Amino acid sequence: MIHPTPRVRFAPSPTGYLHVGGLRTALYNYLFAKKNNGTFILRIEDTDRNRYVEGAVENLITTLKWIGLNYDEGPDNSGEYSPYYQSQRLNIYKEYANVLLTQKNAYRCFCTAERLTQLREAQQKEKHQAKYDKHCLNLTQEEIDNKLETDTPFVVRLNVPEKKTIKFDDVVRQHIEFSSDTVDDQILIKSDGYPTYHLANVVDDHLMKITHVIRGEEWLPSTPKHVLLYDFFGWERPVFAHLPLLLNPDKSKLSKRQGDVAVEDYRGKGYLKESLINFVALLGWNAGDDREFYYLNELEEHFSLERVNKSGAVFNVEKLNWLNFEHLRQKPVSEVLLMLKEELSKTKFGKNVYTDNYLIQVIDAMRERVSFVKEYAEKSPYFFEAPEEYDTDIIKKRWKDDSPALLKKLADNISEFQANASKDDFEHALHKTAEEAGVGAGKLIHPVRLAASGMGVGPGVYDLLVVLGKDEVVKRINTAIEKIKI
RNA sequence: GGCCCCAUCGUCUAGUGGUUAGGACAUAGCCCUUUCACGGCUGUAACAGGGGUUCAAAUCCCCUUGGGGUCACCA
Repeated sequence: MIHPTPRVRFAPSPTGYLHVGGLRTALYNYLFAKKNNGTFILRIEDTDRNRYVEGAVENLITTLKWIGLNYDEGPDNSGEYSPYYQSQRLNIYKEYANVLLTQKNAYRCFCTAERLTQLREAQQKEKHQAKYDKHCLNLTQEEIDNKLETDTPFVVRLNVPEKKTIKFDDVVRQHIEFSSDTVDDQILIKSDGYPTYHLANVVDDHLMKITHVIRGEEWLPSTPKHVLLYDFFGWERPVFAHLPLLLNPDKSKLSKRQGDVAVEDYRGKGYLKESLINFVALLGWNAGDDREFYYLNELEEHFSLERVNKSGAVFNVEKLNWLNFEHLRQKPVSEVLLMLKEELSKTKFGKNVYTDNYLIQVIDAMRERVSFVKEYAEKSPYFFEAPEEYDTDIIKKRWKDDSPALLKKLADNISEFQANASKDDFEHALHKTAEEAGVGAGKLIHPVRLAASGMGVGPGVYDLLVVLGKDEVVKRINTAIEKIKI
């Protein structure tokens, strides 16, 4: 047994931001750890110097923390197995590469880029898989020594045995077999001395006592290489679980070209962390029932690797939007209030001052009508500023010749109110006005909505009026009577 | 192209030999509401195809087809 309790890791390459596919992988690792009293580890796979991005790690950590996936061990909290940056573990990899070299399970390759390219092109012409021809495996010790003495650049390659069947088990896909003849002599140490992913991840997973490797399906074809390494070192293999891919609408692997893929993009658009987590959790996993609404702590309770699906899942923004709506409406007003204030400060209404009490009324009125906090300002700007103009279609439809006169009477009646008039007061006033004029309530309801909001849609008209308040309503009615011409 | 993985409504999925194939999002209609939403009800909509195994296959096996991933001194 590698470790008595599960130890899992999320091991991203710091390329700049957290990809939603990465989020799903991180989440499943996290959930598996939580469910099984295990340890969740963040390890930074930064062995490619060419892809170094300034601030990428910080950004990754910020996003992970924002969304609530806290790790037990990682770069910024000294764990037992530190360092958690692969770039800081270079001599460890070198040491283990030497073990393989001594065993003859790896060998130095001095081939030039040109030779490799030629080889590859020739193989492609034959319609075969590009594969190294083990040319340098046949170098004599003398030849090798000469090359080393003259500082000829070299890489270290995995010596994949011929005609062997490489077998391994996967929690998601059960049993998988590869013929070793289809496995390339993978480079383990690059000529710059840095390891490739394949060596580094195996060595680190072993050293960090990782019990379960939970990662994306794109790693499946290279897993035989990893399995070979475990076997060569004589190490116990972790349990593998290859997760189905997250897909674009056209079913290809989720990519930047077809929409947003960075978690921070979604955050920026106003998606709640709760809905992001909930949504992504359900892309490839379900508890076996009809439940679709979960909080993170509930997922921790219900998650199991065994119920992860095999096939890829399209990232369907429509459903994400629905979940955002559901999560937003579950939030206590106090929390929505905070978010609304934050949001308003970013709009043209930011300079205005609204009391908490007022904003709470706005929230109550709009609750069932918004999926995003920013929609409070977008869908009901009239709560934050009097309308500048009036929807022309609604004017055409609802503003009649008698509207100004009727509204004037309504405004007169409303003027009689106490300052703290209730919703019922507005309703009574409207019906009374209609009755006295001998018209239906609709002759007043629609024009007064238009006058007060400039729009034809919104909360119930009495909710709208009571939130705005007596004085403001009267003022807006008078303005509308002046401004609206048919 | 080689290798590997996958296959239930448009999408996410339930289903583990016997179901009128269920739910959710989306979509259409109706109800509620003199608005819009919410809510409620209803509808359209799926087992890729072909062979087996079996009294019985969405469920098990094989083939075909389709889709995807991967074949770097990237991860």
